[in-house]
Amino acid sequence: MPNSSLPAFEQIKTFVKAQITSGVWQSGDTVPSESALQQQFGVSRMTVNRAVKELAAEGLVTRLRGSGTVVAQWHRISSMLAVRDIHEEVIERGHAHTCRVLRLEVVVADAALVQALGVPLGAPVFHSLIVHMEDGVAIQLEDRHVNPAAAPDYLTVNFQTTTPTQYLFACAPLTEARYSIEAALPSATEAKSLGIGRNEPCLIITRCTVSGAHVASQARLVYPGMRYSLRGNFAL
Amino acid sequence: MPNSSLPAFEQIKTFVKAQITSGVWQSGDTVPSESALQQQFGVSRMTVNRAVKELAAEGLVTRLRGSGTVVAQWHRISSMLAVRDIHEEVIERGHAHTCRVLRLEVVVADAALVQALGVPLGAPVFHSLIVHMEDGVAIQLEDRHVNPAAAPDYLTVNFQTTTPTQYLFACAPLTEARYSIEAALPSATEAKSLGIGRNEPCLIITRCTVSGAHVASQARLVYPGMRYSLRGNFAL
DNA sequence: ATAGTGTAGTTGTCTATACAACTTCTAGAA
DNA sequence: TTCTAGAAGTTGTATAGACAACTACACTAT
Repeated sequence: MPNSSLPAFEQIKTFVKAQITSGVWQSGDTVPSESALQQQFGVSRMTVNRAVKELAAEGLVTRLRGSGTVVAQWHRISSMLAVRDIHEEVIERGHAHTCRVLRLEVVVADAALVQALGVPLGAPVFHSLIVHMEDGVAIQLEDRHVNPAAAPDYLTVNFQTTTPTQYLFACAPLTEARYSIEAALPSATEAKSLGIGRNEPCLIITRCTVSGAHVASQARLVYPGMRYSLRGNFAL
Repeated sequence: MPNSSLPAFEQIKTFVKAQITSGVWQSGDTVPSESALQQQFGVSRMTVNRAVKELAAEGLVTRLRGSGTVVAQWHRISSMLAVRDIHEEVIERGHAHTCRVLRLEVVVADAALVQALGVPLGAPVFHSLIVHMEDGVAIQLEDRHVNPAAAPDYLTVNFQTTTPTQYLFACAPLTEARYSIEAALPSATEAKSLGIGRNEPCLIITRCTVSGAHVASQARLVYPGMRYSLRGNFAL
């Protein structure tokens, strides 16, 4: 018989979390079985199962069929990191987003693009180079190569009103993505496009998105280190 | 009547995902109600509910009680980013992890530490400065301040055998963490400690961990940009 | 001692039902 | 026309029970 206003499964989750965060149950300790918790809380087993299953999905505990549930060993801090569309991000901060399209063209696939996009050597590939600004200050240089098979009309899009990310999401639904985040110096032309010094470190995100059968696009996003950082937090 | 070996709820999830990734259902489109899917697949509503609830937890759809389920608008690529203990990370790559303890001392809290750790001005704070190496190459400089209330015996730990992260996890269970990732140049002493040039950009992760009532520690992790990058991938 | 067998315990999945909370739309009243 | 009440539809939560799949352990037969 639950008393409070919270759902029963939430109360069970809260209880287990409290045992873990208070140190009563440590990494590797076994968590009471579902039937034990069922009796302790006076609820049905499905309710306990939901609570513990969600804790397992959150990574707090590890479950093994036939064996039991243990507190996860947990020498990592993990958090959902969202690499979002720059336009939404700027708007959400209440600032003005503008951009300048430096290039919008067809290029011929070289070895690197063959590798990245899976197109034949010498095949046409769309290329866009756009500077994104927050209240007039350059904040991201977006250097993108697009597979024509995934977005045939890419060159006709007006990127003053639609970001490449938005357009690609609409015409080539995402199925998979890989990214890497690193620190490096910008190239001479990149520094010039962003209006920063050649020696100013940048956060560089390279991202490769897959849509169904083909790699849809590869993007190199260059953020001036002084003007941008990724933040996140993790609770419970 | 399920035919394949996959659980029924997984089959329903796969079906919905396929409709989304193939573009049949686009952002904002309504997903069939639970009772509709229930009839379509010939399963109970609880099974459909589990499938769609998990899709909502993964961020593919948005649910609103009383209204219905719609395909999420989804101009972001999100992925679990785990900032892990450097020791585990190096070991997992099959390399040797060694470290050099440059400092292990008590310092007096200045204004910045008061802000970060919530201790009084002038209070004692533990400080450690450790270089971590992968196969003998410096890969991370760990500059950490620890709240004595959270880990009173911090100074007596042998950090050749236990990393600060491991120790703190054991003695001060984590309840919350905040981090930021940025690109910047190292300070002169940091560059020297890592054996890199003063102009080599670094990935800098600053992390603040909370344990119960107090902030347990604040860490500044400096990674040479040429030797380290964060990677992740995202599927479905 | 060793290998095999069986049993108890644990988690994974599924059902059929029930009620609660909420949204949306429609029909009726003012 | 405008407001209100209600009905229908949708998701959220919870139950009691059932079987399947797997593990760990004790016991037995070799």
